[in-house]
Parts: sequence; C-alpha cells; structure tokens
Amino acid sequence: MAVQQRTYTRYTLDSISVLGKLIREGRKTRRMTETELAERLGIARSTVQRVEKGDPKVEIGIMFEAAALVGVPLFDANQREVQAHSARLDDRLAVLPKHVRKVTAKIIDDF
Amino acid sequence: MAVQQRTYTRYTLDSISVLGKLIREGRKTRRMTETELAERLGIARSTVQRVEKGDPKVEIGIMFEAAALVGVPLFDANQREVQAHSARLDDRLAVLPKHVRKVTAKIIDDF
DNA sequence: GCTATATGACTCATGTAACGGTCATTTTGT
DNA sequence: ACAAAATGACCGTTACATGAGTCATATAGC
Repeated sequence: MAVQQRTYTRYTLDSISVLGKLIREGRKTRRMTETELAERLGIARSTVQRVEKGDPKVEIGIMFEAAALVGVPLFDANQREVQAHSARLDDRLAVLPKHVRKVTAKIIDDF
Repeated sequence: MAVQQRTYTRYTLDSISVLGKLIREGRKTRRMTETELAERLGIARSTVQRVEKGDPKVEIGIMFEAAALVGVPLFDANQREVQAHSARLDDRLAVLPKHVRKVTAKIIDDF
C-alpha cells in the first residue's frame, strides 16, 4: 500500500498555505481565472488548485513562478536584489569549512 | 522523447537558488552533514543535494521543511505569525469576488 | 604523511505529481 | 430569472522526482 510516508511540521504546512492564499488573492486581484493562470504558467488547472490550496507536494518552481506572476514578492525588501545576494552567499560559504566533519561524540537529541 | 517542457523565469530560478544557498549555509553553520540533514528530514541525500542546488523541481514541502530545520526564516518579521496571517487572508479574500468572470474582450499580450 | 569522512556526480527502479479530463455546484452578468 | 462562466472535487494515465545506491575526489583530523 505504501501509506503516506513523509510528514511536515505545522509551521511548514502553514507557510505553504499562506503562500497559496497570497497567490489566490493576487490572482483574483488581477481578475484572472484559474484556467487563465494555468495557461500563463503552462500547467494544468488542477495544479493551480493544488498550488492555491497549499499542497506541500507541488514543485517549488511552479509555486514560485505562480507567485511571481500574480505579484506576490518572494523575498522581503532587504533581500530583493536576488542575484547580488546570491553572489554574497557564495562568499560567506567560502568562509565556513567546505566539509563539515561531524563530531562523532554521542548525540543526545532523540526527542 | 518529451523534451523538457516547463520553463522558469530567471527571477524564479534565482530565488530558489538563493533559498538553497541559505539552507546550505544554515546546515554548515550548525555543522550538519548532508547525510545527517537527510536523515532528519527523512529524505535521501541526493535530494538534499538538489535542494541546496536550487532545483526548481523539488517539492516545496521538502524545501520549506529543510529551511525551517536549519533556521532559515521563510517569511519576514512582519508576517511571522503565520497562522494569524492565514486567518486574515481568509477575510481579505471574502471581500474580493469569489469568482472572477473574465472580461471576454480581446487580450493583447502574446509576447 | 595517512585515514576517515564529506561531498560531487552519477545511475537505475519505482512511487507519484502533473496532466487532462469529467461532472456538479456556485457565482457572475445581463 | 436565466445563461455563461468559474470553481470544487473528482479520476486514470504517464512522465519524472525521489530513494537508494556507487564511485571518485576533496577535506578534516590525527
């Protein structure tokens, strides 16, 4: 049967739900229909429905593309220049050790 | 053959890329290995790699779950109380027309 | 230096997300 | 009140993301 395996935290589900609702709101504000949005995105209407419902299993690419199309900002103003930020991140990563090498001491966190 | 059909805008790809890099940075800051993060999330290491690379085809649920686990905030401070926000959105949506009814005039936007 | 480990880059099988469709219901515009 | 359109809720098929593995290379710690 392969019962549903993966689980999600409440915070994750709520976050995706909010994003979905923002997309729905954005679409309606622009007076678009589900079908129209689907066509613009090149996806099926049924997928648009799952996006707006906040289904955690939709591709992040589709979700973000939909958000951008209806005017939902993905990052806040501080991070707005995405590409520049991307470059800065590469620098920051260079400072940290490239490999992590976990401390092989016993871990007490089976909560 | 079914050549790659779906396309993504640069903005979308960059946004996901940034999120992936933030997750990577967060993981390293917490001195976790890819394998460790994968186990915590209940996913394969290969998927963690795709997450950190910013592959637009990963599930948004996985991506957000990973972000939350390594301490990357998904929404900015203003929107932090996600559930409350969710409720407010329902109100706002109620104001807008529930169905959109597109204006059947000709649309000039095949760009 | 050497050894253990982490990472990068693959491959393959399989579960499943996305598609495309249908039908009932609700809402819109006249 | 009526017709047209939008939405909600389904379902079967199929392309493909995920899981699970392998191997080479890079890094960490001694």
